[in-house]
Amino acid sequence: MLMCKGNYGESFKLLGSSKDLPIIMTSDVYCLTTMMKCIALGAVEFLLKPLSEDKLRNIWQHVLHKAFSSTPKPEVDSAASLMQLQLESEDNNGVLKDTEGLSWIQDIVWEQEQPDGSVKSQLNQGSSLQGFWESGDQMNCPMETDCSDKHVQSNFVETTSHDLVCEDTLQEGQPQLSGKVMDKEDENFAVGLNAESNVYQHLQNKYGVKSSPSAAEQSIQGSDVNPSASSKAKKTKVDWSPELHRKFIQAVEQLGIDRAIPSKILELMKVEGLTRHNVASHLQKYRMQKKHAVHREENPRFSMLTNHLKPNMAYPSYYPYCGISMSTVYRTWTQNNGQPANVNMWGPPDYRHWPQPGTQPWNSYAGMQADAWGCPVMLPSRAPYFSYPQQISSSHNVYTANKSCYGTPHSSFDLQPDEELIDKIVTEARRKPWSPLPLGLKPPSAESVLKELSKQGVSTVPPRINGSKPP
DNA sequence: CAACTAATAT
DNA sequence: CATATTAGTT
Repeated sequence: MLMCKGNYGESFKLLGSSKDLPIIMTSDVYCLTTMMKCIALGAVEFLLKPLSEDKLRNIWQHVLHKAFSSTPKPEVDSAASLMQLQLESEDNNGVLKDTEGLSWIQDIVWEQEQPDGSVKSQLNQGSSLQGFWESGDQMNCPMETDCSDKHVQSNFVETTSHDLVCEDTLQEGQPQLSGKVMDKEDENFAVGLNAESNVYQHLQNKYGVKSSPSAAEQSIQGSDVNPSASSKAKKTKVDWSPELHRKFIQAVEQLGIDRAIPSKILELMKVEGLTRHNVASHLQKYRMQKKHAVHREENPRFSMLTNHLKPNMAYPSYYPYCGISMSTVYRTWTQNNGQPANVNMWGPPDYRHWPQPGTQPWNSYAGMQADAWGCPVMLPSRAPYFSYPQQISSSHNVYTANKSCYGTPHSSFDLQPDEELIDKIVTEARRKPWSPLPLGLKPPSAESVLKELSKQGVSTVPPRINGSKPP
């Protein structure tokens, strides 16, 4: 997740440009119009500060839900079409009145029209680090492919109505949002994916001679693919790409943690050019990390802020974040006086892509696995498509309850939540990723808006354009 | 000799 | 910094 302080304009751009991400907006000031904009543009939540435990929990739920959902939010589309519609009607001389109910649409359109190519998320960044091992470890996850294709899984945008200064966070974003994933080509090619530079250079240098450059090394980096390398395999290190690591993990798991020894692993990996030493080295690191991870697990105190700050190769990540890292969120939280949330709304979680019971490979690893991985072992017994009121803060339902709520949050942090609490909440969310999201507010449906429009004399509805960009 | 660990080198 | 290499041990 990404938290961003910025003006609404920028935030909206972000919203509009990152439809794959669940975005949560927060504000310390309630403003229906703004809220509606956010929603229309795809925010999954709009939270008023300060943050409360429940809101925090809610946020994490969104993260997890998003992690398991790969379909774009339909709401966004509908919002987009509304914008479209609005555009057209504006041409006809702004038929719409600037009423609370609809004015926001215009704003949305306006925002949308801004060329915003510049708005990119930088989330990817962290992912390369944090998400690295995690995604690699996902090999057992049925959704792996899906996920790896989505580096960014969630977004958290904070807006402060005070200063409308957009801080760099979003802007200097690094490129590619959903960025290039590794082409999953030939497996052998995996090793050399990242490079023609550092793929597999042999130690030849040192030992002077390496009798046959052996197809080995070359194939690692795809001799066929990379001629330059094939020539004089001069690669030095194995690039443990996620793909390669995946194979590694796969082998390890296949063998069993105790049987996983370099030679066997090497065997199972079936990666030409890879040496036992390479594997051993990697294994060593793997074990170390795992060990540490276990320790952290035992000492929850450290688990949170540290556990996710580093790539964790040993500890299978719980979810296919593949990019977004929890640490990102944490940093966000910790560096901003955790200002949290209040109103939340909407968003039927999409469980369609959730692993089905019995279909996940990791099911075969029994409870321990399932638990360790944090993957749901069963689906919610109740229809997931229904929204449930948030357990604690039913009063937060601003939209439906008409301002009955953004008053005083019940339990809110004056300061930032402490690690333990965060830890607890995240753990909870991890353990029960299938729990329904607290819902309440829903964006106006296309129907309702159309209805409203027709009331005002707008009857023609432009055909929906799949997408959101106005011509 | 394979495997492991820790330390150190690149 | 991630890997590789080396050294010492089992």
